[in-house]
Amino acid sequence: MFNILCLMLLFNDYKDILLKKLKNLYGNISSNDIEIGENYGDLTLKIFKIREDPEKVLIKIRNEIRDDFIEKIELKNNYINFFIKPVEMLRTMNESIKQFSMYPNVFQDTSRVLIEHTSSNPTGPIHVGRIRNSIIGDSIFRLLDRYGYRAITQYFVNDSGKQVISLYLGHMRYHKNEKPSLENLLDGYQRIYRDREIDHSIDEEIKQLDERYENGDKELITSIQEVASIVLDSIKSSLKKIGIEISTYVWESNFILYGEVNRMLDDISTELKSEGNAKYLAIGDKKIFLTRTDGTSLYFARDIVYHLFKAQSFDWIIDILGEDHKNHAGNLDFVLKNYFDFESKINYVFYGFVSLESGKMSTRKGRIVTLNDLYDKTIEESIKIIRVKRPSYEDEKINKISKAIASSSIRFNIIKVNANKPITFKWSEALNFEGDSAPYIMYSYARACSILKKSKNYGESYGDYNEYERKLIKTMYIYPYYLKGAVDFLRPDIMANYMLLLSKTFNDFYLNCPIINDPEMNKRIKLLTTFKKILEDSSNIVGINLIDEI
RNA sequence: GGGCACGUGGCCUAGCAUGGAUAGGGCAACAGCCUCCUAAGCUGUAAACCAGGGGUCCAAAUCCCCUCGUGCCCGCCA
Repeated sequence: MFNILCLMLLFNDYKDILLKKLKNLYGNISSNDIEIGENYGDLTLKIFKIREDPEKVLIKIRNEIRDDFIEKIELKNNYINFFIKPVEMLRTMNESIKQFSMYPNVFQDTSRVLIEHTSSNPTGPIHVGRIRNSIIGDSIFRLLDRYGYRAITQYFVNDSGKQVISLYLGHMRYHKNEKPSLENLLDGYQRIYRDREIDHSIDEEIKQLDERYENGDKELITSIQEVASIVLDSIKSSLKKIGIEISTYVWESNFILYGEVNRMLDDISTELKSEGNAKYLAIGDKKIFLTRTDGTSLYFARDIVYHLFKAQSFDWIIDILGEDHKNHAGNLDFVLKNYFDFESKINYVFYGFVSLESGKMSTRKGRIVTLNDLYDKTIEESIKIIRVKRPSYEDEKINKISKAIASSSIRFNIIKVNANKPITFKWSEALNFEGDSAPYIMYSYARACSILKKSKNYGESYGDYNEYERKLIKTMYIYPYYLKGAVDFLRPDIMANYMLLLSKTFNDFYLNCPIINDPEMNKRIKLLTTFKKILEDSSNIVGINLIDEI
């Protein structure tokens, strides 16, 4: 197995440069003592730890640290504030963009990371609860990809177990003579659940099919894969609307078909305990069952095999899971590390449930909002708004914009909230395109594009910067710190919040600094092009589709 | 009962890892700003005992303990 390189972002990291110098002066200074300042200075050193008269500390630092990039150093309330020359920050960004066409630049690591997400049972359409998984997973994929990892995504297709068997049986019982379609499959599936309440032979039939399945009945497995594929295809096409395409699909049945589950059980046979014919692992006073009395395998066993399979090709494995899987994941993690040669790094990203105002989502009670519903309504709402705000736009343009808004807006509303938090889905919030929203960011971008379009004969230059320009430069410069934070904690919401900050700062600049036909035009155009680049870069990570006009 | 999360103005949310400068945004409300680069924008007003209590500390939304509320898990389901 490879060791995972600790990736670094490549740019002129003034915080790091300063930290190294300060460490030479005061040994007990650590990275935590320097903050990215907001209102007081660009970088801030807390000097509570330094047991010296603050005035003396200031003098010492002023004497020792005389780098070109530093504009001034001030003392205020036990903080030493460092001001960086805006032109230096701007140069840092632009040199990187010029050379590598991105800021910051990255290493391309050779280690491979697999992000497993969505993995919904292919027994129904994907709804707004499940898309939190997909959106978080896809954003983490984009984030790591941008950071320089070789990342791919994977969907674990659960085509074994009682749910999909019910899907298959529903078709055989109620729609046998029809070609399987999404509609008749869902109908059959729901009827199975309804009818088994009164007809207990259904349970017996499911049990028999499960045994045939586990014994590797190839014909049955193929038939079930066929019906599952139809539902899976509908999930795929829904996800595609919001820009999510999963790189690889792994079918659970393959592990049964090729005997992987049994092989794994043999490998740890000496560790297994029995209760009747059922096999389990004893961990403390917990019993983790791997097989049933009838010999069929349980999810836990198949999940072990799946993770061993992932570890064969990937150095880092990331699972996106609902919070209801916390215990399962904890047990799985323990078992993989204590009973197997499992050397890959593994992370579990959990997210809180999405509920509706009417309560918990329930497929069987019909209390769900599907992704397709949400997408259609968002399109509809955005078209309505565009017709009012942009009466001159033609249909083709309106369609293009509304699609970009729908996809971006759905993703952004989910991703901007910390994954730990439970979410209550509200139409009024989903269809609001103002404030902390994707359209707000898209709008800022369109404003920048519009100016660039109208100023064909511009040059780009450096100069002196007023407070709005300085704020914008600084906010752009600190992009790598947010990027790193988002990666270190696998938290795409950090990126989302950065983008709102960046857009807000841009709008402030836009309102206060005229560009076209202004004496300062060339200097400001440079800010504009830099802003455009960074917004594009970050938008790609959270899945916002930027367009020139909105 | 045990475990894991979450609780910040009327509503949503950032900050909590690494304690430190007036708790930052947004929605809704109210008052303003388009002969000037896209008003999906901007400015201003009002609104928060950071769930409650205790503790540690020069300093607590942040760390520790207890309590309350909500959700999730505690299956030979997935």
